[in-house]
Amino acid sequence: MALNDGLSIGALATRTGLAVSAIRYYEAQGLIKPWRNAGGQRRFERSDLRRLSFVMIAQQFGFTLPEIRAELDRLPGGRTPTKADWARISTGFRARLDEKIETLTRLRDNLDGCIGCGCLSLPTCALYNPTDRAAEKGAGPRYLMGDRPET
Amino acid sequence: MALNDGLSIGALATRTGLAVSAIRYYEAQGLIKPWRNAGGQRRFERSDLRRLSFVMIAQQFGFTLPEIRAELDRLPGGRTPTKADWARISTGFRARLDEKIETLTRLRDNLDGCIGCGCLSLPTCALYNPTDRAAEKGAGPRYLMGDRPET
DNA sequence: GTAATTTCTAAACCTAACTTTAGGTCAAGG
DNA sequence: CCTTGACCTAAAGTTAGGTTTAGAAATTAC
Repeated sequence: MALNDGLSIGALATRTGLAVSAIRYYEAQGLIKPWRNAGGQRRFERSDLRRLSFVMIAQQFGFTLPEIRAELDRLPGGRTPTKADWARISTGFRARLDEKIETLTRLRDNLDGCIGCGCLSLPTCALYNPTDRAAEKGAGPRYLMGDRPET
Repeated sequence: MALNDGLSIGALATRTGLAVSAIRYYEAQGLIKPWRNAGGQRRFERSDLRRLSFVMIAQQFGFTLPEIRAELDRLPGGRTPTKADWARISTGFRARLDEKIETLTRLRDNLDGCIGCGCLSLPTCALYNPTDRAAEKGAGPRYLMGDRPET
């Protein structure tokens, strides 16, 4: 095996802890773009290790794969990303995280005065305030709370 | 219509903003237990409005339906829950929320020093610390990060 | 009393993020 | 050379949390 043949999907899986099937799925979603060797097998660059790590961390933070892809697409195309590139990505990312935390905290602070009181079933309750609704929607349910189609 | 016939599923839907189908689904998941009238239609108590509100709020906080059900099961069985009952539920709930917020905050604080540095791809990175892994798993993926079957 | 709403059930469909399966190919070791 | 393990693709299955559909029965409204 030559020096710069790249990593096999199995090697990447072992190093990241991801399942091989998950890595293939991420490729299908456009999160990584391996090349193929003569036999048609995927070969990855070492910088893909970092891409996948970023994906895993971002998922812990509750971001969806399309959102993560959007962040990754901001990395330079032609060359291997530098630390500075990653730091740039990290910044916008951190801002979105701050929002999430703030929303959760605000909701929590409302909770004490709300669940014990009589307002819980009212549409006027602070917890139903439209500005609070962006929180933690996650995957699955489509028409939750303020998120219905309407028109 | 008599005075205490209970609420129809449509009335409950209008008052909570939930879809009728969602309310039926919640019944199937054991979150509410309506009785049936002579014609076989569901009838709800007014306290079910509060139960459903609790469900909606808990979902915003990122709890799953089984988790929410577990909380609701702690309400008294024979009688209509009082404010004190709800306040009790709220307490354990708040503790779990505090954990979530703390985890997210800790992760965020690690992010700055981590994404820009060389550790991102290492299993020793603070973001991969097992104590941090409980955060934000959400629905869907089963074997994410520390969550694989192993044995 | 009849038409228009609601409601009923059961089953199929939906998205996200993967895994599993089936059937075949590639690569490395002895 | 041949076997074993890693890899390939395409398609179907899985979970959570619902929605949609279809056909029938109950209520309500006029």
